[in-house]
Amino acid sequence: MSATADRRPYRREGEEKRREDLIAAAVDLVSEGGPEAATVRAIAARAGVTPGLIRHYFQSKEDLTRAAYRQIMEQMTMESLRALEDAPVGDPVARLEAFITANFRPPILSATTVAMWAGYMHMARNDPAMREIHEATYLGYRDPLQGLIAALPRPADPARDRRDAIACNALIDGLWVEGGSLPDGFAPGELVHVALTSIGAILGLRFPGAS
Amino acid sequence: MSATADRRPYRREGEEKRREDLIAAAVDLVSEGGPEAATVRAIAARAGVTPGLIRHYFQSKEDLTRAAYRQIMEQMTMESLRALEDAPVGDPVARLEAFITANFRPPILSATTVAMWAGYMHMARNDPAMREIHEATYLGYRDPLQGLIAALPRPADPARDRRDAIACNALIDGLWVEGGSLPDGFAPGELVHVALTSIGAILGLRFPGAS
DNA sequence: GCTATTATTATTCGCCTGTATAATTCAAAG
DNA sequence: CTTTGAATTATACAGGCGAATAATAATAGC
Repeated sequence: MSATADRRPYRREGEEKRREDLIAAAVDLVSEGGPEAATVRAIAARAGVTPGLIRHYFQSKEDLTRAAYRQIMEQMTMESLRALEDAPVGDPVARLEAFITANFRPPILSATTVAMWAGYMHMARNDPAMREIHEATYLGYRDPLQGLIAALPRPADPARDRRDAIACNALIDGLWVEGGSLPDGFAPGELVHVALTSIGAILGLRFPGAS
Repeated sequence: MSATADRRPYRREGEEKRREDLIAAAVDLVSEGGPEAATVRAIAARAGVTPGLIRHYFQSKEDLTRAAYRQIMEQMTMESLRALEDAPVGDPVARLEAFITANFRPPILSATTVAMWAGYMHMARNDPAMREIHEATYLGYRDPLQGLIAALPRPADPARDRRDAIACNALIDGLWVEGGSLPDGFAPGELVHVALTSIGAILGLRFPGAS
């Protein structure tokens, strides 16, 4: 007899799937409107659930934020490394070139990825957990890069390899940020060309792709 | 007879001074806690006024945010250019070196400046006014850099100068970001050394400071 | 088919946000 | 010394935030 307030019907899902969906929704929203757009309510709506569920799978919103940040960063590094799969195993120069060029095309280079990266960065200043993710991701990218540099046909010198990796990493990062934040500021292919010739100069070699 | 609710006493100030104070307060707060810490109430408290006054000098909080962003960016560029005043006029290599090294010591390189820069960057994505500031600041930094490169003793080639300026700018930016976001990740002087040797390699010259 | 579990929804709370408007008090002009 | 204007404060508002709690319904085990 009571006016049964009809409840929204729902399906139960595995913990794994729900966590993934919520993280994906948070990443989506941050990429669209920055960190302040990723509210608990917006994330839940995007994931197709109600806000309360977030606190059932994450201890707090900050907890979800950290998970989203980790996923974004790890995915970008993975994408760069995936470019190595198509590169010839025996040609260190070609492998390095493949790694470099991957950073200047989607999905790695895009206005949304750069905006996400910037949006989360300042959180690494005060939140130790975010800081740890930031550091781990930076090294998770630079270390493989240093490995590619060490494989080049030149006298072994770990100290030099480290400095070169820092420089190449910074150059790639800088061009990546500028390409993402000023999409109309560069001619097509200009950033890749600058990257290959500059890194070639730093390492004392010439990339075939730097026509 | 009425319980006169005593009002906070105050002094009238010139429009100029008040605007400056409010902008400075906003900059301070962003540098400490990111953009979300710079609320209307917090900014007013920091500036020693009441929240309502902000809307008397700025059309909206966004308006104040833009002014703060513009000030931060222009100040950093100015700081780099100021390093040229102490450099010998007739020595292009020394002038370029002075410009480069200025970016790797305070006040330009610091965790707060990098955090501020990142915190504001994503706003340039959706807000046209912020985007304009971002673009103007980027070119306001790169153009002088290109001028320093063009003054080097080598055959004139504007297209090459542009590419070199893009590369050097990106390298400086990347090292600056990494130094600011990973304060413990590099030995003292390491970033400057990497910057000078790498830029030297790109431009085909040797800086005296790159020991 | 019944029952226990728990994933999920619904509702509520206290706080903070930016903004609008009205009330005041400072300071200069006459 | 008075008057006038505007710089500044005070108060109120509507909405959004993250978090906590209670109610419910889907599902698995028996």
